[in-house]
Amino acid sequence: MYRTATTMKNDEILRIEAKWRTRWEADRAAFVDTAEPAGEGTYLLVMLPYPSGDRLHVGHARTYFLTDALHRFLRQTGVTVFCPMGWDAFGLPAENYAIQKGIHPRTSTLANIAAMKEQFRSWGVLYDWTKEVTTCEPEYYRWNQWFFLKLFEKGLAVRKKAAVNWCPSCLTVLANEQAEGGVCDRCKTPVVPRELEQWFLKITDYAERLLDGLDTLDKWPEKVVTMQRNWIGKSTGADLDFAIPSLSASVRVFTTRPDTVFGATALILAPEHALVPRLLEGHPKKAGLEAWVASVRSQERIVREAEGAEKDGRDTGRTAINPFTGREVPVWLANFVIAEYGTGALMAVPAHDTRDFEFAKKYGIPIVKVIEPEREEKKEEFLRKKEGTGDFLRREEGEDGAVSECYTGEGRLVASGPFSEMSSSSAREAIAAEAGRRGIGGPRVRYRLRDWLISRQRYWGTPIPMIHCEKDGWVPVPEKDLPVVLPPDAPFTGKGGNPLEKVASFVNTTCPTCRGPARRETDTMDTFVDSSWYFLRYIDPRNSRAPFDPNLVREWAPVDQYIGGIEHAILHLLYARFFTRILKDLGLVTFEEPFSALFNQGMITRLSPAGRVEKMSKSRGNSVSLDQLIAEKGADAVRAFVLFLGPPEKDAEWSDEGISGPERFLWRVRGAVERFLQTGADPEARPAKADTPAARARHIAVKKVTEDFRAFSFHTAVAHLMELLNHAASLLGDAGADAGETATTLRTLVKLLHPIAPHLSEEMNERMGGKKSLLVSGWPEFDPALAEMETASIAVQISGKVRAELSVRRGSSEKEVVTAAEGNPAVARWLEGKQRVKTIWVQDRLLNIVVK
RNA sequence: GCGAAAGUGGCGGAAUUGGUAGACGCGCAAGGCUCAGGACCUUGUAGCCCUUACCGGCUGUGGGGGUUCGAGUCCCCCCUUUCGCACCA
Repeated sequence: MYRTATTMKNDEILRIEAKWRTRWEADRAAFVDTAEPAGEGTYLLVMLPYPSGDRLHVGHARTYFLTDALHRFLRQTGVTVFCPMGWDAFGLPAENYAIQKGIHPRTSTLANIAAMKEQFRSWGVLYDWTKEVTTCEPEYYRWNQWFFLKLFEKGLAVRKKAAVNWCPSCLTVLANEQAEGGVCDRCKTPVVPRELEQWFLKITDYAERLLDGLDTLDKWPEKVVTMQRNWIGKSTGADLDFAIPSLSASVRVFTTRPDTVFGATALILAPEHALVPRLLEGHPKKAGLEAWVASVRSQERIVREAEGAEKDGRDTGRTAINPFTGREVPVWLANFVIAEYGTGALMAVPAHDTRDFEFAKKYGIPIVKVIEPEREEKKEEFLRKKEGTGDFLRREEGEDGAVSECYTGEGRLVASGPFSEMSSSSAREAIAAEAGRRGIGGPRVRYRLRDWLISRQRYWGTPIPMIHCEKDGWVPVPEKDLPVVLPPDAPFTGKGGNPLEKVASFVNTTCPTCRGPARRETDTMDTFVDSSWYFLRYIDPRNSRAPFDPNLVREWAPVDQYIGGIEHAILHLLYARFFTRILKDLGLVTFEEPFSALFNQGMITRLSPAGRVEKMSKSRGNSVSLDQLIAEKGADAVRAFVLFLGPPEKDAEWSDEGISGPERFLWRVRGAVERFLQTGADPEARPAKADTPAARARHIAVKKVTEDFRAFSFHTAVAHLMELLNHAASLLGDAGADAGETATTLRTLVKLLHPIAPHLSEEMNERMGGKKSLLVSGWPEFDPALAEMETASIAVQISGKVRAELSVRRGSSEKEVVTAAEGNPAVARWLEGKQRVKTIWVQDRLLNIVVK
């Protein structure tokens, strides 16, 4: 059958790519592996991928193409680069797959890894596979267990009872970070609260250090830093105790506004508060109240925290004493009070807090004004503006015609006993200090961040190395007994909880302390533990005596450039920062911040069947098969197109037709080289003259492409490569052109192209007489003087309007250009009969003659 | 509601110490080569107007105002979109 030009072209491209893939594998030393740590170099890292059974599609490719382009560029410029790859191999999908299909998680995971590795191979991405890490292997996870023991020793791994997020679909608990917005991070099922005893890592002890470190991350996206800062959520204020005489007890509240305490007209507790059962004791409607408490407590978080959720409360009938006014205030329970924040109780100041105001209006709680804006005009201003200052004023007219106001700004205290007339800020300090003196609280800093819940009621994860003994309680597994190996067989029924519980040989053990019978912990660790330190294991992956050799780690870490998606802004990146601090405290590393620079690439989007432009994903039905595209057009074209799509930090919409541009470009590069070779000229020839327009175009291209790569501006790098090809093509079409210039332009083009299209560039390099891989052939240098046009194109404006362009020698003086401009008919026309007011001259760029 | 980023041809996007807006590519159009072409090559392509043609003119970077010889870029107000946070006391 007769072959079309298209299939011939594709066959040739695919032949070239296959050839180079083979070459790379045959000679890893020259093309792939990086040097051993040598004290200098760049540690380039991609976020650890999870080997799911699904093939990676176009939507996933950007991170890897981007990293590889950067990797190759740096290697070409002579930098030693460490760029490893491994697998986040534990995870829920593998276990669910086992339940559905009866295939063991380990079997499917290892098969997925092999498949994914093969995909990477077909993309031409370079990784140092000699440093591969697989987190589900005992050689790796034993160190998770080792770290856990160290944390336990230091009191940073604790077992405590708490209301936790339970995902009814995954049948496991989730860390707060994984239940953001009240839905499960993985399956989006609304989580429900559950009171359970679980293992936590005390990340809250590190809140201040995690916050401080954010200030040093100047090479992180501002957005991620802000998100982490909000997540840690530091607030400065005071703790205050409200006594409840009828119970001979007191309730501690936290407030950021102790200056408003004289306006606190109610004490409101979360339904989860420990004192609630005692408060309800003896209440005439106890049963009804208890039912209400139970219903609020079992509500899905997504419902309870929903926007505009109705404030719902109940009066306990008890009273507390405002410690500053000495007056009785009612004790309420309300759904909006969060048990885990602060003390799970708050003082309501309706006159100066919009939320309390709303609650007070609904339930008739008194509103007592204790802060007066500094000036009346200011108050009116707030009323008008209502925003922009952070202060706020709300004015409402009640049914009885009485006007009530809520002012949340700063001001001067009134009706506040000895504190009256003080400013908000000094009163805050004075009242907090007074509380401290009286032993009823005092100044206090609190964080929104909560401890990291790491227990998971699942099989496929790192066993938590703890043993429970009736006599000795929770006893850590002795270090010498590590790893606690996950038993190979477990019943994956999908019913009745964690399969590990049913493995008697695993569960039944002896207590390390008393040698009596004991039970092993069957919960496994959150997989984010695995990814919290993997970047250090890459450096020393086969160490069997320690998680890593601190000396080797000192050579490479911290990671110089980390690349990954924004979805890990607060999960993985916060945990990894926390772990690094622990490792520092253990004396294993010398730094606190694991990732010096972070880059978040944007998602690839595409129109989905639902008619919206959405993130490309298999489940949305808008994914494009990378395997198929590569089999058809070759990896280089796909790489070039994905990088050409747009600024890598922004989302980019996939277009099915768009790939033809980069595809044509690469084919034209090959065409230009072949055409040149057919002329019989020496491909290694040098230009006869240095200072020619062609040489200048070449130097400009080198300059721009180099700067683009350094700035992660891959899309403009491709554009500038296209321009350089157009120059080469016109040299080829010009019979009078210097063959040395043409050859040099082509060789330069091929070198610059390598980070984008490694296969084709290596082939073209070889065709042009290159003896070594482009990875070690050096990066073209440019002469800054030559990288400027010889002639300057001057825009001549008359009163700010461009009337002519003059091509003059670079460095021409104002006088020369003015004379030239006057001689230009297009300019002269506008000058005729006008009076010159002034002249603006920008060297080599512009001349503006202002007339009237 | 709060915070951040963004808004440029039919499309993706270039260009911001203020200095020739639309690089590069897609799409489209015309021509060439072809039995043919979803291949390849060449040329054109912001809009409007004038002109036989050449030359030329006006408008134009979400809207309105301002600073400046000159604004996509700086300042003020407004609109829209996306993202993040959101009863955190």
